[in-house]
Amino acid sequence: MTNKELANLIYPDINKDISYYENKYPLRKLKEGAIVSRFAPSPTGFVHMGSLLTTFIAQKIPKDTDGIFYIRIEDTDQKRSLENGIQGIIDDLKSFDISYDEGVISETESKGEYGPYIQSKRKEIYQTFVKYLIEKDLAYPCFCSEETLDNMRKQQEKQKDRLGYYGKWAICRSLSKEECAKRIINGDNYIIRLKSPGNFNKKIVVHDLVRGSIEFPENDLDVVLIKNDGLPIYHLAHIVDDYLMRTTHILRAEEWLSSTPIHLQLWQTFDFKPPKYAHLGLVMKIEDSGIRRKLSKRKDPEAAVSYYHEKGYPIYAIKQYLLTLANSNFEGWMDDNPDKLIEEFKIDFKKISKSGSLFDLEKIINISKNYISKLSALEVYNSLLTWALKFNSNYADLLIKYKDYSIAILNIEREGKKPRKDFACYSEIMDQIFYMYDELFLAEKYEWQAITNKNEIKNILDIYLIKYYDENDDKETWFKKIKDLCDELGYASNMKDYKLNPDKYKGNITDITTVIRVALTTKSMTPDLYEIMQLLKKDCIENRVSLAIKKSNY
RNA sequence: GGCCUGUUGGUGAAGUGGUUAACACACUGCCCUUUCACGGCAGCAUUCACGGGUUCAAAUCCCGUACAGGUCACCA
Repeated sequence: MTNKELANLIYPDINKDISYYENKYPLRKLKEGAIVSRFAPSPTGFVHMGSLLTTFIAQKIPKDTDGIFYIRIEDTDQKRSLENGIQGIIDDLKSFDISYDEGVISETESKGEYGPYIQSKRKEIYQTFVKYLIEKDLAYPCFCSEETLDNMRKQQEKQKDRLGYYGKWAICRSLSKEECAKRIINGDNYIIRLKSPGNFNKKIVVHDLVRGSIEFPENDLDVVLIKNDGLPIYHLAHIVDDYLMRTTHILRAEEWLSSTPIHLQLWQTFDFKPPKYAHLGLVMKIEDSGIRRKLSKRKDPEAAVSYYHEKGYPIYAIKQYLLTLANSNFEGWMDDNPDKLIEEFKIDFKKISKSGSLFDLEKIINISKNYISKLSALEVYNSLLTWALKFNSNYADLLIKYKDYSIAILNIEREGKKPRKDFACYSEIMDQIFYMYDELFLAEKYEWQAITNKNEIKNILDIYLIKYYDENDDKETWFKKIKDLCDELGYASNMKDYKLNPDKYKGNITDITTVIRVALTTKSMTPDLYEIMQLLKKDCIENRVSLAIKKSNY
């Protein structure tokens, strides 16, 4: 029996050949140096921050070079696939503003000429490639059961031998074609394995764009190519898809580094020119116990891309953070080019960190605060409203009802040289300015500070309102009057005087402004009091003062 | 266990034979100040995981050790 006959027995329905597909998916007509890369997730329903980092780089580099970036769904494992898992991924990418030229655009649709972009729909293509391998005696059917494999592994462990299906352990490798045919006709379960030409004692060099040249032993594992269900294993799918989709650069996580010798061997076996590889360090998380581990989808809420969307972190800020992780010189570039958009920054493979970086929420918060602080009040309003419309309709209603008022609130100490930096994400803004809305204001939990005596508080507020407060005052006059109030009540209106002779006074101006501040907002820490009072207006101020006097806890 | 990768302050890191070991975040103190935030200033690694070696000179080169991570599936 010939190899060809065996191949035909295994895949009787496959009658196209590799060149058919090569013609169908011709080399891309792109300009010199253009990079084609991709994001190839399993349809698990959501994107992990680590994948987002890789994806972000993978989509940025084609952009920088007028290349192509596409999305391919790797769903050859049913266990990993989730219903509507594709949509979740598309939504996550969309929420982070990651665009692509080709690939899936919904559960059922895709765009681009190099598809299908879902692996389960490419079964025939993989089988065509494997059929070729069988014909060339570079692949063979393996009938080993899971149990046989288990026992083999145990044996190997016992003998301290290398684990895996290779050399003398590769039992089915030496089965005769006739024997194989007999068992196939008999209906035995089987898979297809690579007949690895490698020698473990020989070396192969992997040229990695971020790690440089790494020496590995040649692969001699007869890895599985096609599973019992007829679908390929990652290794085969990767070569077939990235060859046919004409990918030039494979960006993936470090966990793939070890299997790159297998991939290189496969490229060679097919006699295809391999793409360039870049393996990125894993994104890590440090536990309270001090143990470092991979940021985990299951354990860490912040691992999911959707977390940032729900919290309302600005996309642009997250992108900035990803860039700081991606390229160490990014922050320096930002400082040198404060007016440039981050889109103009070019990623440099050589500057990509080799070691896995620790995921730092604090840093994201900082970047985010800086970013939001530079926005105009209207921009903040719009983003906040967009967020609220999706995640908090109560807030959205208020923002719409009091649009101009809300913008004015957001404009407090903004749009100047030294803007406040107190908002890290949109979900926390309303919680910080709730007291500006009567609908949200609660006359409870007053944060009185130095002065807690009810009579004194009442006294201060009464006199202030009756004698000094005038809503038409400008800031200077307003402040002057507070000082007058201090003088009248025996509080130091000047901090320097107070520090020199604290005993001469009942307290100082801080105590007075704090009483007014807390009465109006319940909070001891707020932005500029004058601006708050300007917005709150007279009726509200009088109302809140009487509330504070009546209902508060002392 | 085999193979591979990594290890610079709390964190992200710059640095590839001669630097006061950048910078950013966090933290601490001070100043400014009607609170907070902002801003300004200062402090924070006697030392680059450890042990050897090469060299006039090493975080930077070599060897070994330790630690961490990855991988060795009919998962990706």
